[in-house]
Amino acid sequence: MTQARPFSKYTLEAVKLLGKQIRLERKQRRWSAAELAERAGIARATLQRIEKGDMACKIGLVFEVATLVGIKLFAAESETLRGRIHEVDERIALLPRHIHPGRKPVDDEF
Amino acid sequence: MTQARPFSKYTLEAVKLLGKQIRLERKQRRWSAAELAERAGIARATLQRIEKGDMACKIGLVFEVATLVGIKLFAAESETLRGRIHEVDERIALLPRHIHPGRKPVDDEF
DNA sequence: GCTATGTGGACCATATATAAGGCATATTAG
DNA sequence: CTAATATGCCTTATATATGGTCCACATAGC
Repeated sequence: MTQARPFSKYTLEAVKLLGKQIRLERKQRRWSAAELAERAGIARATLQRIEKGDMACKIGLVFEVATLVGIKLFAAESETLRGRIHEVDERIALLPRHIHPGRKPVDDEF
Repeated sequence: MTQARPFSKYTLEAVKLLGKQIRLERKQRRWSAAELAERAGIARATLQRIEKGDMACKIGLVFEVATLVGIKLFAAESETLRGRIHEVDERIALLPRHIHPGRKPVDDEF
């Protein structure tokens, strides 16, 4: 039976949008589903689920297919994301390694 | 044995970057891994793999966690992605429903 | 019209992600 | 220093995604 995990609306829409974008880009390149699936090294059935926005698809497969049809994740970035990765790493390094249930009044609300 | 599926460098970096961004945002909010995992309804071990950039994690879980820590997928969009989805749907509708191995010289480069 | 192929969906077998729990170590707060 | 908790990593059982194969139907091109 399907456990029906709850997803936020935004998450659902994000996955669905990515799937639709993939489908659009594929058709614009005049690639059949079988064609793209082969290039990605996945089954056609899997590609169908990806384009449909299936929440249970592996992120690696989805991103790989997206990359194959020319979709730049992270808003039209450069060819490499190394810079961004390093940048985030440095910011993480500035924060405490362990988070304790501090009395800190949680300065969440920015 | 691990089949070692080949991923493009960009895809690998994209997943890794997303994971690191999640970790950064979590720490900035002073949430422990257990805390965020509970909010997301997943196991702590799973969150660790997500933050590590594991290609095999389900995209729904990754996006949900990202949303929980305030990361806007698709480049700081509005609260809803419905507009974008509809937009893509309309563009798909303009293309042929079936792609045949046409002689069309692939007018890809728009 | 006809024919090739694309598409969507079903099914099954197998690989594997996930949850749950435990353990050792690191690290923060006191 | 000590106590308390976070983190990283491991193991096991279970749920489930994936690949592979069918099929019926749709559709583009002739």
